[in-house]
Amino acid sequence: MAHDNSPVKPTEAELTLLNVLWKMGPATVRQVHDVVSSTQKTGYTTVLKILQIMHEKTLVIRDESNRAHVYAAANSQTHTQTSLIRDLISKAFGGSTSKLVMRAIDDSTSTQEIKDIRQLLNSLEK
Amino acid sequence: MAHDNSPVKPTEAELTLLNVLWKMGPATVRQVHDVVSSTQKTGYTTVLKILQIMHEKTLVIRDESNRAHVYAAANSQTHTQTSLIRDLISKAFGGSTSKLVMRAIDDSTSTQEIKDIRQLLNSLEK
DNA sequence: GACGAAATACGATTAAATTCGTAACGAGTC
DNA sequence: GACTCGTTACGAATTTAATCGTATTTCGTC
Repeated sequence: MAHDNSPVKPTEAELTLLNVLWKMGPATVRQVHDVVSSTQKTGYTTVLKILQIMHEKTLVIRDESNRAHVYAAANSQTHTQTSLIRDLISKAFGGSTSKLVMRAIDDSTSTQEIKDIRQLLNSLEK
Repeated sequence: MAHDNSPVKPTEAELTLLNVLWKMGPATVRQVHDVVSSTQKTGYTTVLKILQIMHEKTLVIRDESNRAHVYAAANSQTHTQTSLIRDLISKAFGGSTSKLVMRAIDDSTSTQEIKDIRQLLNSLEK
């Protein structure tokens, strides 16, 4: 609930790699590439380059003590998600969180999702 | 709640102009420019060019019957918001709407927002 | 029908994101 | 210490977004 400023705004390709790092924890370029290449056809050096750029932007940190550098997300998934949501709210929802929530709920089609959201709200009532 | 496919994904600059069109209704380039230039320093021809590109992408429609063309958003604000949310959910929330809603609520700091969301949920309970 | 103001059309420039080929490098093996 | 394989570094090409200057067009007015 705290409100710290997030200079974080990964691009789409960067977000793809961050998702891998959040899931796997610290990983080498090869490990990251193995995961993403199972879904997309992306070259090894492409993944390498993007990770290097992310390192310059400090979106990731890296351990260079071994020959194969080990990369890790610099910010938590939660932090990044919050920053992305804020961005969307300010640009497409006139700054209104409740409008975004309403739209998300309106659109949610899965009964499981609806159940989860309801439960979420119940716990909020306390 | 319906699930129609949305090929719509305006860029940031495009979204800025769409926000103006949704608010004002159909408008000329000059009218749009007058509004956006009160906030940002954007050249007239920049607004014109972006609207022309949006027209090619059919993000806007235009009436060319007068000398000054009249532009209007091709899709509703609701439709576009839904498409943007879906995009974010799939790219940053593993496809889970409830995770996004949870994150949005967690981050909402304004008591008014919280009140609005609670009311939203109450009406959902019926 | 020429003039001028205001509009559109066009094309060039810049910046960022994405991709990947090739070079250089390092560490273990023979 | 040379070879080789896997790694990083570097740089170039491509694409998309964004910006705006200049050329062209259009229409009302005289």
